[in-house]
Parts: sequence; C-alpha cells; structure tokens
Amino acid sequence: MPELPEVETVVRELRPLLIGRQIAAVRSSTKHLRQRWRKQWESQVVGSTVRAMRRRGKWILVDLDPAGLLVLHLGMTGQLGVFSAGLKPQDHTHLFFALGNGEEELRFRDIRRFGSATWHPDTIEWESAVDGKLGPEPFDLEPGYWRDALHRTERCLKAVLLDQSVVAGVGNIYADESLFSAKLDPRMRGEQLSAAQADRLRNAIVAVLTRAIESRGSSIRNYVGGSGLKGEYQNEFRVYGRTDEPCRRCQTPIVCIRLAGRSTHYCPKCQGERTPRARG
DNA sequence: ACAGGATCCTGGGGGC
DNA sequence: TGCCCCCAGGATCCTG
Repeated sequence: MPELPEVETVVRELRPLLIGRQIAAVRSSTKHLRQRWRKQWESQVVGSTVRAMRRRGKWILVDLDPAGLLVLHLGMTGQLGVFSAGLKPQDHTHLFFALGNGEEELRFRDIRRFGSATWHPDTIEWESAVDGKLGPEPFDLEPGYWRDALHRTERCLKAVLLDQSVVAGVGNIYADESLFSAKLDPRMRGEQLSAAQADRLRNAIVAVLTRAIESRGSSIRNYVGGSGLKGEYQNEFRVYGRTDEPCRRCQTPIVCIRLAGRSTHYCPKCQGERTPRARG
C-alpha cells in the first residue's frame, strides 16, 4: 500500500509522538506478519528509548537508545499510530509497544499482513542484510548512475521504477504518475532512453514524490498517516486509477495495461513518444 | 536477464 | 442477504 510519500508522512507525524519516549512493554497478536516478530526481541526493546525515526525507501527505521534498531515495513495495508492504551484496538492490530507509563501505545495494524517488524542490533547489521536489494533514495539519484542504470537494461521503464534495488521507494502509483509527468511510455525499454529522457524521468520522479509528500501521500483504500489523517494526493492523480477517463492534458482516454505484473496506467498520446530502436 | 505467475493475506466491489 | 470472481500502495520465490 504505502509508497515513499506515505511512509515519509507516517514517519514525520510519528516522530514528535515517539522521540524521547521509553518502550515499557511489547505484545503481539497470535497472527504473524510477513516476517515473524520474535519474542526474544522484546527483552532487547523493552526499557529502551526512541532516539530517532528515519525512512529508507519504504522502510521505517526506529533508532533506540542505548542500542538497537526497530525496522518496520507497512506492506500493502500497514498502519502505525499512537493510541490511548484504554482504547479498544481495531481488528488486525498485531503489535503493541507500550510507551512511558503505559497510558499510550504505538500500534501496528496490518489487515493483509504483508508488512513486517524486525529488530536489529544496529544499522550496520540491517544495511548488510538489505545490501544490494535497496538502491539510492530518489532524491539522491546521481544523473550518471541513473542514466547508466537505464542504459544497461532491456526491461521496460515500469519494471525499472518498481525495482527497489535500482531506486528505493517508488511503487505502482508513483511509477505511473512519474512516467506521465516525464511523458514517457511505460513500455519503453531502459536502453532506449536518451540521456535527456533519463534526466527528465529522474526530475519527474523527484517532482511527483515531493508534491505527494506535501499532500501527505495518497489515501485510496486503507492508508492513513501517523496522525490518522488521510492523504490528499489522490486528488492529483493524472493517470493512476483513471482508466477510460480523459487525460487532463489532451483528453485522450487513459489506458490501463498489465506491465511487470502490475496495473499500469498511461496516456497513449502524451506518452506515445518512442525512440527508434537501434539495430543489432 | 527478464517476463510471468504464484505466494503470502484480507476485504471491498461488481455481477448475478 | 449471499456467493463467486476479480481487484488491491509490496516483496519474493520459482519457472521458462
């Protein structure tokens, strides 16, 4: 569910509610997440204090004092929020972190349970575990790296954007929206892109994600931010979920196809530009 | 190397 | 009301 802008929003909204607070207890439901929460992690976490909260791609990193790292992934339907401990938990709440004197708790709710929560001794250990599987942040994409990553692959642009090892944090919505913004056909192969087109795509990704963060992400189903508020970016979608609706730029009906195993929305006119394929 | 499919799950919506 | 089928912001594993 949540992509970079939604995860960033959750982190920003939870930060003031969590930093400096001590984790007094942890409890989990009987149902497991994508990665099982281990009981032995609880003794590592209890008694420690939240020092910092960061985002890396679609991952949420909670730095603990004096040591340890809590790593959360929201999967498709994950939600994080701070609630009064007396408030009855919603269905599908699977992890509870009691805060301070226990009057409040951080809750991890995940209907489909594609999310995960794990504990790691430190950042280095986590980074080595995801090494090679997590590319640079979209905002840190070096033009040379990005051109090269596209130039060296025959995969279509949609598949490249969804590949977390190439660029971290882009998912189905923002891949489609970025390709529309860059006026590039999602079926184009990476190797077909000129340097100028690669730069255009990179700038489009940054612009779309930046604008989406300003709107606190997109709420189309289950997503809510760390404060429980919904996002607003769904009102600015140009192509995602707009199958058969007129393109906002040229009125041509938006097309939906299956690409890289995912629904892919684009404007056949605005994004119809193709670079002739080189021979050989 | 890459596409495509299946898998992990639950719930919502459409068609009947 | 109900049933059946398809769909869904993700990641990963397997096959061809």
